[in-house]
Amino acid sequence: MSHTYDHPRAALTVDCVVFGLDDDGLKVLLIERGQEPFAGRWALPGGFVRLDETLDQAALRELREETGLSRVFLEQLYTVGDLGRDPRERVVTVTYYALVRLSDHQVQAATDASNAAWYPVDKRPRLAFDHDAILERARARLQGKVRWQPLGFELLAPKFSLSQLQRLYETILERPLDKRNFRKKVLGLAILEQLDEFEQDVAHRAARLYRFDQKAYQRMLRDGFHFEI
Amino acid sequence: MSHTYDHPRAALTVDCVVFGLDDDGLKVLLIERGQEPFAGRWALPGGFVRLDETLDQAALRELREETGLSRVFLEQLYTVGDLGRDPRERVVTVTYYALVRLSDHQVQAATDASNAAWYPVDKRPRLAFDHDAILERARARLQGKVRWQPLGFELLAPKFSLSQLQRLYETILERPLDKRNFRKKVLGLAILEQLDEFEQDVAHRAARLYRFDQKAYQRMLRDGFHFEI
DNA sequence: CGTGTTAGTGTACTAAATACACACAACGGA
DNA sequence: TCCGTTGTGTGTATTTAGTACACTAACACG
Repeated sequence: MSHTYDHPRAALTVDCVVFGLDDDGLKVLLIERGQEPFAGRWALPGGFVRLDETLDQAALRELREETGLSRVFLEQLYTVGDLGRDPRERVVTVTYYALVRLSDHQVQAATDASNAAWYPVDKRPRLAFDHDAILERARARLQGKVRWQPLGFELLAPKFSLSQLQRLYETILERPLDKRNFRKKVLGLAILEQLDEFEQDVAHRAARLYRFDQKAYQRMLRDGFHFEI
Repeated sequence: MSHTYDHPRAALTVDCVVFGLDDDGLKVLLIERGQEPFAGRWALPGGFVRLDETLDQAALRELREETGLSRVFLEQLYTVGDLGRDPRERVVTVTYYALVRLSDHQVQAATDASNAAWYPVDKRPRLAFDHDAILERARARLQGKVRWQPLGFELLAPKFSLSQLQRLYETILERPLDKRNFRKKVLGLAILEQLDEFEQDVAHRAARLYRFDQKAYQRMLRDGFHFEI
């Protein structure tokens, strides 16, 4: 079946920068390309937008198909439409970034002809197309936004210690934070629920666990306070 | 001439939210539609992206064609691809927002079959398509960003008084600012060049004029300081 | 020369950010 | 069972930034 138009049309795709976090730092989910162009090179997961789905739906679908991920935090980033960014034809891509808990999602199986893997953001291979630039933009956005919105909790297990939370912020912001000041600030926001549970199987004093309190956060927003770390 | 593809393709457009400022407050530039759908209704300037131009170029070109504006501050906002937002077919639009000095650009002549006019943002007519939502998003972005980047200067004449600058921020942020604190802060940033010129033809003490010092601002960024109002 | 209108200026108070060090708990191995 | 190692948990003093607030100066106009 073919489709005909008066004017030539660009192809429309979505590409996703998926961040995950573990003890080694910030990871990004990449797909090994099976076909030309850039066969064998790693790239961001993504694909064509269908006419019966929104852009967000397309991004979620591609993530599911290519990486098995679902139920992720997903937000639109930027739309790239430079000439020649795809050697085949004019392709405009709407980019997204996503945050997932690596603890939930084991390194997922690959799809049909391609291979999926988590790479440390700083030790990744050179990516296909202009995906390195997209990734850097996503990282900048994450750094900027994590201080104003409690995005970081998307990267942690539901129950976490304050040290884990601090390490998360230090990893994303790429700078050390003072332990006492961090705890003072984050507890002062009153958006963490203190649990009567502690870490298990650690070779030192077990840290108390906390949980992000979504309701308290919504209440805080309603009351005009603002989150900032 | 016709163009044929294996898969159906969405049409790709750009739409621009153009802000301007005068004594009555924040204005937005609208186009009266000549054709269906929404003939006679007002809409954001915009149009189809050609295959031989980038998205930014398309936005600039449409602005020039429909409103006569050029040399404006322009930044990508968001891409909207909801189903049914255009009754004719699937249309994905990359939205931009732009800031222009109303003092420079007189109310510009219209293009071929349509009419262009500045409307107060709060007293505009209901817009065609989903353009009201796009405009609100642009306004939110402007409010958020103006505090961190010296965007506001794009809306003022090159030489301005501190009172004018303060009114600008009060208009965009929709809240009053304290005069002494505002002056202390903005002068403390050391990104304004004090001129030996004063307002002309005013029925009161003439205010000293200042100029935005782009070089000092770049220096400030390099030195790791940050702008904030 | 008086009135109206906006420009321009400083200080005291409050809140937030920062810098900083040590005792305690838990485990493992000698 | 004692010691070493590792990470948890806690408070205060200082500095910096934010906020609140009121009067005189300059100029135009009638």
